[in-house]
Amino acid sequence: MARDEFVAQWGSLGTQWGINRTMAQIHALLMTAPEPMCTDEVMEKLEISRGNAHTNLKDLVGWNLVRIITKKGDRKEYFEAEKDVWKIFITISKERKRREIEPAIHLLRDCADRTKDEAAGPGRAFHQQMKDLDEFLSFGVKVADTVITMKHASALQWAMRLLG
Amino acid sequence: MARDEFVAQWGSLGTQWGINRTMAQIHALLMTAPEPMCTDEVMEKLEISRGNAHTNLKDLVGWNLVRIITKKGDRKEYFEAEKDVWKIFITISKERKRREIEPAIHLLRDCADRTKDEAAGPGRAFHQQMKDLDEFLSFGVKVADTVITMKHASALQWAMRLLG
DNA sequence: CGTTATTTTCAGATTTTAATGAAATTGTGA
DNA sequence: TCACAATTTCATTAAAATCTGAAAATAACG
Repeated sequence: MARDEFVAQWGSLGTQWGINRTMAQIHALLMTAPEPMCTDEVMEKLEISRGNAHTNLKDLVGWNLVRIITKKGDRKEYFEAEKDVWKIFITISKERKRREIEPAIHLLRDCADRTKDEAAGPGRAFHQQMKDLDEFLSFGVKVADTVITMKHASALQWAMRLLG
Repeated sequence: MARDEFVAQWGSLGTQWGINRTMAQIHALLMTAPEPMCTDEVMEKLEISRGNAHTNLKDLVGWNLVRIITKKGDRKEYFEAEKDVWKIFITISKERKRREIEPAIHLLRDCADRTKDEAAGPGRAFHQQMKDLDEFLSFGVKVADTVITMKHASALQWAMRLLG
């Protein structure tokens, strides 16, 4: 079945992305699930332990890629992935900005600050390199923040203008 | 010293990016080195083995983030990192496209193809999801390809228009 | 309350990834 | 061709990440 293939392969691709295999597989599974799934269904489908399923489901919720659904008269939690591609993109961009880019900017600023008095000598070039990297990433964040708040159609229109 | 701090911390950040710590550290070291460095200098500075230094230096060369310099009358290889931020960005974008995005697109197309006859039933939504993801990533690649071939100034101008 | 379904945690086991160091290979100059 | 410097490989070891399974905690229901 194509869906099983997708789930398995998306998991492998995930590892190359620096995401753990199970988390990527669960994401793929939920993204292609017609209905929200509960922990036991995920466990069974992927043949993984409860602890593993639980941890990764909650991590996905932490990434805002998956939300918890409750059905009345049923005390289990069900999990549903965001399926809208633009929303997925926005979510991942926000999270990566927060987890990966902002800490880097802080480091760069700190290192630039610490060397700002070294007008001459080897520290000069280092200071400038830190500033250049900071400036670039900060500008990138600004662009990302703008795109993140755009509607899909507006972003598309903007990008289309670039493509000519 | 600020540079040592930068090298160490860039290494830690690297792991969150899915890059191995040593590779990120070597990259940070070379990016802030006033002169190209040889394997022994890298080994000594980071206190790592020859094999480790060698492997990661060559991986960085494979990423096109570092190039090999030879000095006449000296048979050692020296390593120099690209320092221009825009060029680093272009290089990383190209490599990530090739290593991470394109394989994903192939998977999505394959899965879409295999289910294109399922006009009704549960396969319908799956097929559409694969197509949506493919379309989005493919469009992203087009945009990236355009940006990648731009001069820094042009890209800046384009982005500035977005920011208003 | 007590019972039961469900979620959460976490110590230990397993798997994966990365690093070491020494041996093998390559290449240069005398 | 030989000696030597440097690079490369790779079996082994070490470290980090991930997974399991069962126990503990939580919370819904009568």
